Amino acid sequence: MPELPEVETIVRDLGRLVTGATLSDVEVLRPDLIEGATPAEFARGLAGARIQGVERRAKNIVFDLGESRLVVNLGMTGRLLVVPSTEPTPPHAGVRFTLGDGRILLYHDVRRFGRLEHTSAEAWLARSESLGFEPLDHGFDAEALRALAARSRVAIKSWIMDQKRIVGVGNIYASEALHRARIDPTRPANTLTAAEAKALHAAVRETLQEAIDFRGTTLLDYRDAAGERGSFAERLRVYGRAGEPCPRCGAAIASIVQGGRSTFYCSACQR
DNA sequence: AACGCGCCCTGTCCGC
DNA sequence: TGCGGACAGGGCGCGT
Repeated sequence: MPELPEVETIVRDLGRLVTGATLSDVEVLRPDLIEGATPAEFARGLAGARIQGVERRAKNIVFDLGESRLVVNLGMTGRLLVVPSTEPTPPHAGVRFTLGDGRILLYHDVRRFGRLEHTSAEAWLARSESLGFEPLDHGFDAEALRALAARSRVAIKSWIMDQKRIVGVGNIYASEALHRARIDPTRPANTLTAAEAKALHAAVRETLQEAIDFRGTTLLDYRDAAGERGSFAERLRVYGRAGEPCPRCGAAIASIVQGGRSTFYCSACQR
């Protein structure tokens, strides 16, 4: 569910809400959510840790605990919510962190595709360095995108979603960015011209930044740390709009399936 | 090695 | 109204 803008929104919320807080108690309600340790080890290892900051890397939420990191990936339906201690634990609660002041940091996940992992700072750094480019960083430029794309025959839409090269773009923003860049999503990545790579680079960054400004896209499940919806959904130009007129040229928006995921695009003005 | 597919899981919606 | 099937923001592991 959450792509870069949604994760970034949650990370900024959490940075404000829980930096400086202590994890005084950790309760694992859904053991299959915990990666790399037993639930008991996970809970014991985190108890007493102090949150020094909250960061995002790719679609991961990373709690800086000093010597170690708590890394949370929300999968499709994961939420991280800060709630009062009086709030009843909802169905689908996965992990309950009690903070030093009594508030609860709740990991909630209907489908349980998400994962939580407690790992050392060094191990996390090594993992982080093995991930692809952060699309909003200065180190990611149009030439980097062009050079990477030139090495793959995969359809550009599936290619842009592959987290090994560029992180953070998922199924919604892949369709949106390709529409902005006027590129047909079925084009093999290695057929993009330098001008198209430049247009796609700009489109990815603009799309993600605007979505952050509107606190992400809520279609169904996504919520920020306060449980509120993002408001970017109404600004989507093609995603979920099959049959509606293209906002640029008026032709009907098409829906196709690529790699098992829905793609939305305008076959008239995306070439 | 790169690529495509199935699978993890629950809820919702649509057609019959 | 009920039921089966398709589909949903992600990511991993498998076989080719």
